[in-house]
Amino acid sequence: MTQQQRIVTLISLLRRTSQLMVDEITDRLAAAGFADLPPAYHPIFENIDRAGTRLTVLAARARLTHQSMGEVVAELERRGYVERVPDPSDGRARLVRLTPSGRQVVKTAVREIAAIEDKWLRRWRKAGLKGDLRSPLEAALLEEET
Amino acid sequence: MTQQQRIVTLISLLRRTSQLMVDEITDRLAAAGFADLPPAYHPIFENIDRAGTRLTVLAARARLTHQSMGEVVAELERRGYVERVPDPSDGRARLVRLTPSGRQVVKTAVREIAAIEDKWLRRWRKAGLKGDLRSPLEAALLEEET
DNA sequence: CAATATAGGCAGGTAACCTGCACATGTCAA
DNA sequence: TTGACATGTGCAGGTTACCTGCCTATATTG
Repeated sequence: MTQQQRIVTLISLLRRTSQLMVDEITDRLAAAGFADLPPAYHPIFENIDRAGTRLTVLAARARLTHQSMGEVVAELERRGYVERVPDPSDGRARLVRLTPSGRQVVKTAVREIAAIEDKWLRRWRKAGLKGDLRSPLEAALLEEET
Repeated sequence: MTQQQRIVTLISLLRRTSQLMVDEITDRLAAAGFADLPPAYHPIFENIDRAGTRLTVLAARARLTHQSMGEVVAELERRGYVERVPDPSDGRARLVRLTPSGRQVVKTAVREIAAIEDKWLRRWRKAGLKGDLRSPLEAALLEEET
């Protein structure tokens, strides 16, 4: 098996990095006592408002269909992290809202995510990354959506 | 629906960016006449050697189980992009090798990927990214694997 | 008050992985 | 040279994270 030189694309580097970071969130949440929170549930905690958010809004923010988001919310409801209450302003709608235990998850996640991002940013800096990474990435994504 | 400020994590920026780039490869390959190449097939073209590569080696490079890689290879074989020949140096093994049409895919993919990466690099630079991105990412991943 | 739009749910399907197991071939120590 | 174990591959079946199609209930609007 000759070790032929293969192309390592920037795309695959980005993919592997983000995959590792996501896995790390899941691991750290499990270590903090939330072992039932696979990556599929992250979009909810990222996109929900304090006062509660409609399913369709959650779905749009997470770029999922409302059916998929419905499943995810149902799972989190079974696990006790969110609850669904009627939306007083619209009889068709219901608000998905964090329970106390859901708020605890978000609190933990915010802390652990900060730690993970710090770790990677230190590594990237040590290996020569200059300046900010967040704003270029954000601006480029915005441009894509136009 | 009050537009509450939510956290946009660096992790989600990386995820969305890499997802868009992967989709773009698939689209461009489809436009080039290879409409039957979903993202799941990319790891093969990225990891295969000219002289052919064993299934287990492909699987290890792509970080998949050999069973999963076996399925992917079987699909690509049905579509005529790879063939399996006995490995002369080991009777248990077979070499997965690109067919002429598979080599055409790789040629096209290399060109299109370069174009995609250029496009994003230009955007990132315009939005303030300094210097190289590839080597910090690569070095950080290497550190993770230790 | 019809016509249409919107919120959500139910049923069923698919892609891309996984684990468990079987089997053939190879290697190596006694 | 022969077990004992390792390695390469394949088959069967399962899981996760999505999807589309279709339905009902409620709201909005001409």
